[in-house]
Amino acid sequence: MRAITSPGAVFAPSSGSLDADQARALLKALAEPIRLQVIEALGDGERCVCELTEQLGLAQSKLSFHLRVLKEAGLLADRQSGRWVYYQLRPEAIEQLRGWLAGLAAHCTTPADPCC
Amino acid sequence: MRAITSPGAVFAPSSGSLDADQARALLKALAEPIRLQVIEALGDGERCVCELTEQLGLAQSKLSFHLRVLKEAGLLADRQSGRWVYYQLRPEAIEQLRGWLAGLAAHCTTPADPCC
DNA sequence: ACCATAGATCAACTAAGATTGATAGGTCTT
DNA sequence: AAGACCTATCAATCTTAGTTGATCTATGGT
Repeated sequence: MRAITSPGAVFAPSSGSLDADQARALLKALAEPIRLQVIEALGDGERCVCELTEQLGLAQSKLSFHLRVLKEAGLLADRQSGRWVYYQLRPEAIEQLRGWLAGLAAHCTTPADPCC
Repeated sequence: MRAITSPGAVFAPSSGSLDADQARALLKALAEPIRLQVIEALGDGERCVCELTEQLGLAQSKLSFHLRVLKEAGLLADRQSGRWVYYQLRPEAIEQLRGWLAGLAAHCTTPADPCC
């Protein structure tokens, strides 16, 4: 089967803020050169797998592997149309990550008490 | 010597937007459980290494390794005071990453042209 | 029903990154 | 100047993640 049952632990909370572990999963999925290329390509809009394969010059199984990682992290949505599968970036996921990052920077400049 | 010459390729552009590779370096540094714990702890404000060691229950060399990675990515600033070294999160780095993420989500929902 | 094509999955291999324990470099105290 | 202490670094090991080529599943065309 394909694209009917979701493969793994796709956790894609639709809104609300992330905990550190969810944030880490997103960060980890993003922090890889090929996946980042994919993400950038999808930044311009939805793409078919075959377009991505061609555009990025990647072996089919390699691209498929990375798409899966991104999808399982909740960063991508896919839809099937006939033989083809289209992937799209989920802006909610990006927005959640941005929100989590904003929380980090809020009080981080408080100086430390002199130590020990 | 220590904390006088910066050790590696610390690239910490003070403002302006990131390219994908700079963003990836930040993401990669963040996408690791221990480093994320460190970052979260530093979200509350500056900390001495010994405080972090204790608070997170980490072996000294392990923490030192991860602090270095975070610092070289430009995410942390350090200052030495006597025997102690204090680390602080650099909010500019977080802000730059947030800006880069915002760019991604801008046009990503444009549907694909039917493929092939 | 059969074939061609798109995409997913799997197992073996490779590479990159993290951990560990030991050692070295500074700084303070006495 | 000697000892104690904090932090950084290094080399060896271990672990995790990515690559590759082959195979499998689904869909559409004839």
